[in-house]
Amino acid sequence: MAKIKREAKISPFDRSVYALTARIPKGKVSTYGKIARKLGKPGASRAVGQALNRNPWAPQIPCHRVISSNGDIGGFAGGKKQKIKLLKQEGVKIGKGRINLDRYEFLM
DNA sequence: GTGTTGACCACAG
DNA sequence: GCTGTGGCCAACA
Repeated sequence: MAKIKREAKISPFDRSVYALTARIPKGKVSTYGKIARKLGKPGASRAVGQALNRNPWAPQIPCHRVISSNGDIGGFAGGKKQKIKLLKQEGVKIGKGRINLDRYEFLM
């Protein structure tokens, strides 16, 4: 049972996204746009989302800690429901399918 | 190399 | 507050 070897197939951009995503501490969240900005590409929010969607390290990368800029859940490869559940587990309260960015946004 | 797709973002009505 | 439109970026067929 080989560990994940897909790493070799991952593009540099995707890897950067995973790297930043992995830095998000528990109980905090970040947004696609913010991550894109950290990468030096303020307009790559979409690409960031795609990278997470195709992330080869699904359970390993806290992709559920990444949400939309407006506080919406965004999406999740398994259902937003699951994502919300996970966030709640980490102590993030969700109100009406929305997350309070003022409270949980993680400033890198 | 071109066109399509996507877990987005900002703005206008 | 919601919907529609345009724009940006990267991966994939």
